[in-house]
Amino acid sequence: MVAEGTIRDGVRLTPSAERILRTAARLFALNGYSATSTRDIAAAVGVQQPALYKHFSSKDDILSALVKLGLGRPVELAEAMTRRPGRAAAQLCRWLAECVRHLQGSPYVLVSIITTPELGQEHFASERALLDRLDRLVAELIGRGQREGDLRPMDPLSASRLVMALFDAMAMPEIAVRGEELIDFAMNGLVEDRNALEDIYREAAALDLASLDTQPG
Amino acid sequence: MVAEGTIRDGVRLTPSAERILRTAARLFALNGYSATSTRDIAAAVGVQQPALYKHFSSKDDILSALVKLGLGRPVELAEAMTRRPGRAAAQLCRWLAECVRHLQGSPYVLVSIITTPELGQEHFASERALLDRLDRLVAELIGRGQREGDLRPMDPLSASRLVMALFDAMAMPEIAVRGEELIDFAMNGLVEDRNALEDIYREAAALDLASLDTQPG
DNA sequence: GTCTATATCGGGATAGAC
DNA sequence: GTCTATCCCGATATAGAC
Repeated sequence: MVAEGTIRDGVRLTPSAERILRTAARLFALNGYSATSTRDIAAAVGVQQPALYKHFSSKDDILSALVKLGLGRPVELAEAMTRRPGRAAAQLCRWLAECVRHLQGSPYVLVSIITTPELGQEHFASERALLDRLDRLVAELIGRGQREGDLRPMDPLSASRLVMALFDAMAMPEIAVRGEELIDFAMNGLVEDRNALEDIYREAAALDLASLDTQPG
Repeated sequence: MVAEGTIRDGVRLTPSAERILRTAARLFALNGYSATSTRDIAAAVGVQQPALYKHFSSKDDILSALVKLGLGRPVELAEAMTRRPGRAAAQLCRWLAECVRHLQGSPYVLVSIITTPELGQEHFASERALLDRLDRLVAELIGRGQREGDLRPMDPLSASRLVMALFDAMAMPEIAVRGEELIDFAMNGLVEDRNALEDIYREAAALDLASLDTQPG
């Protein structure tokens, strides 16, 4: 019974590490990664700057952990959706809804991690790979939705990029966009026949995610 | 006949300043503002770092100029559209098309300026104000389009944010999204009756922008 | 595992010669 | 208006006491 540490998106975290990540995520989203100093993070957490290094080996390590935590569940969900038989448009819709929920509920802001340009540097290759994987999974869902006749024909990868870009609107300053509006906007932008939307939403809501919620891996 | 300097978006620039801005924009978009050093910029331009300070008073000044140049024309266009009588949906559509053109043709990347988090700092208040103005103008167009029955009901400011967020997809690494796809996605996401889209596109294309191209102000 | 103190480095900006 | 040399500061990271 080692009571320390929760498991979140498959990563074990001590409560202190969790507080640091939560704080760092907020600051990164607000001011950008490079513009946020480790002193800023420490001050917001309420400790001295060197204390961070007992939990993370470097500043980059904090961002790395943040990306894994922010993208872990969305990738996992997208993978489950692509593997599953069924209507791709509904699966995409449900994936969107789950991402929005994840975004709103999680302290680890997926948003403005997607567009953190510092991730382009060489040593973040594995983090970028995760993002690319998500991109491809979503593109795959969209492509299948097109072949099934539910979604408009367009380059699936472009469509995936456009959908992902929308998440940023939820991070913008002041009042953010509501999740429902984001989903509606995205689905209306993608769907071939708008009259089918009601069915797609219904099917999406009916999808069973129970097997995922047991947190495998 | 003082032949030096071109006028661009209402800002006079020497050729050297123009090269610096072009280079800085690329680097900022690629690596982020804070992560790009003035030495990086100078090296890419092919001069020594202090040479930059003959053209700009600070690094922040470079970003500031970039924002003004990147947003100047989009704001100008949006203002012209909101002032003009006529179908708002078509005006929005034309504005989108012009922004995409501006984005593709201009070295001053509007993209990833919109989401540069460093602009949140206090001393960039006037630059942020420009962004807010654009946001409100687009929201105004969308609101009018809704009242005219062309666009789906939803919070106009949220809609504006979602549309603006799409521009980021054009900046993402590797192959970017084509402008046409972006416009289609946005308009499909906004429009009430998709059958009206053809008309809206036609009207948008027919809009006369001649009075603007004389570069007033 | 947190603290204080500090090493080390890189970035923004200025001085002054040419 | 570009160069070299340099100042100064802030940022990451480490050392070592408690």
